[in-house]
Amino acid sequence: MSKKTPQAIRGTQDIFGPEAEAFAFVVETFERVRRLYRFRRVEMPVFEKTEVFARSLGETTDVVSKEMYSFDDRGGESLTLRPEFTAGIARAFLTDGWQQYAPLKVATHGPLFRYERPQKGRYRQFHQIDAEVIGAGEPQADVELLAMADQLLKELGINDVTLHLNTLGDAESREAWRAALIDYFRAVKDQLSEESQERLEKNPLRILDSKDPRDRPFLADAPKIDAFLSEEASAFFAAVTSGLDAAGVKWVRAESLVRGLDYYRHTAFEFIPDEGSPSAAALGSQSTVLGGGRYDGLMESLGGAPTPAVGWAAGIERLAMLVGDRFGLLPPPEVAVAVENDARMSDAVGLVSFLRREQIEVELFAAGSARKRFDKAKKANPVILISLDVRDGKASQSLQVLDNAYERLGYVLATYEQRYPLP
RNA sequence: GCGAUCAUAGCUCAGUUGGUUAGAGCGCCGGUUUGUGGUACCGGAGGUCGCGGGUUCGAACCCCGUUGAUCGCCCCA
Repeated sequence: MSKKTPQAIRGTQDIFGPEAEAFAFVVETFERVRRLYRFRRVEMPVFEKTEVFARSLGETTDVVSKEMYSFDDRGGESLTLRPEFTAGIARAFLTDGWQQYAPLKVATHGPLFRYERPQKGRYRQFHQIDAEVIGAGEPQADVELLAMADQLLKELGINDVTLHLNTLGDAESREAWRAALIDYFRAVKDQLSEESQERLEKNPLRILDSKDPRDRPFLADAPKIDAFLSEEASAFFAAVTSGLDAAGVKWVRAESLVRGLDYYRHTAFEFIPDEGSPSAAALGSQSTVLGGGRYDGLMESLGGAPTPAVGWAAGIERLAMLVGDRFGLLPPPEVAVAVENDARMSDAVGLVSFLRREQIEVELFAAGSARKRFDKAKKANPVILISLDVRDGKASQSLQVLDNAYERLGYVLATYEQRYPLP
């Protein structure tokens, strides 16, 4: 490679081959499943005014200042490449009059951008599928959304992940719990890790999922959200869990599963690979496959009326890794046509065009050494292999059925021969 | 933002304590052979050893920097 060739941007990926096929499989399956649940498709801008994300994220300065791709456009306005779908969809809900469709179920997918250190399953331009229910405050919305996520994962063939579920309660519950956690950890502050001492000020809920051994002795006895839940919040969570049971969605309670941002209320969840499972091994430390929650407080931060909403997103790259080679290969062609003599090129082009119009997947082998085209065609492992050649001065062809299970092809080919008899 | 490991042909990798024209397998291209066929054999193209400096008579190998990848930490909307 010449040093004049520009390199790809750090953290971006050129997806090709099995990974690209697995990626497409994830997106196609998502499209199919979201129709089953009657989610409407939306397409969103890749960039927004910076305030769309900054205001929705609130005071989490690290995320806003260090991890967003922001720039000033020619008019001097600060714009940001979307780091998430939710804020943009919420903005559209308010500015485009989508309130009239509430409760609105929408689904989308596409690229997102975060300025982070790349790791396995973590890129600066990455891709997510996303589903949101806006304007629905009842627990049934959470249940339907989670059932869709569960079915999606199953239909992708991912069976070794489990729904980890928690509730953060309503605003009052959440605040009371947060205050109790701060009191509890402040009393033992000196014995906590440096990171957790800092988290105590910035993001105390996060201490609960600390991996540092110095913090772990204090985690078990930390105040639990359940003790602070209002009656309504308890009833809401109970309705979600019983709904999941009725829908046949397996779940486990994860009391330390939290969300850092203030706008989250009630349900919070992540689908996480089971310990020791193939999926866990495939993902490394980036373990969450799909995550989301209820964000009843978001619309107000964007200047809208209080609007309940719940949603989730999942990284397509990570799902594609779990799908792996099971669905990650472009299947062999139904028909391979080898042109062993260039005099037969027109016949071959006519044949493959006909077959493709009949919705048959065909690969044409007509380049390179004429004598090796047959070998290449055979290596493609088609159901049917056709070769066109010239023998003793006359056109000749052969047809091999390598997998005679496929009767439709025989029918289509017979039709072709009837219509355009080969010499 | 922090730490560790790594970077040699299109791919997977060798390359001995620093020592002449840097190798293999696969793939690719061409040819011979095989009387209808994923064969075997022969040949070929393709690398200033990520990039830039330094040490040395001499660097793929040692040192510094840089870029990127990988694995953790932090963060995770």
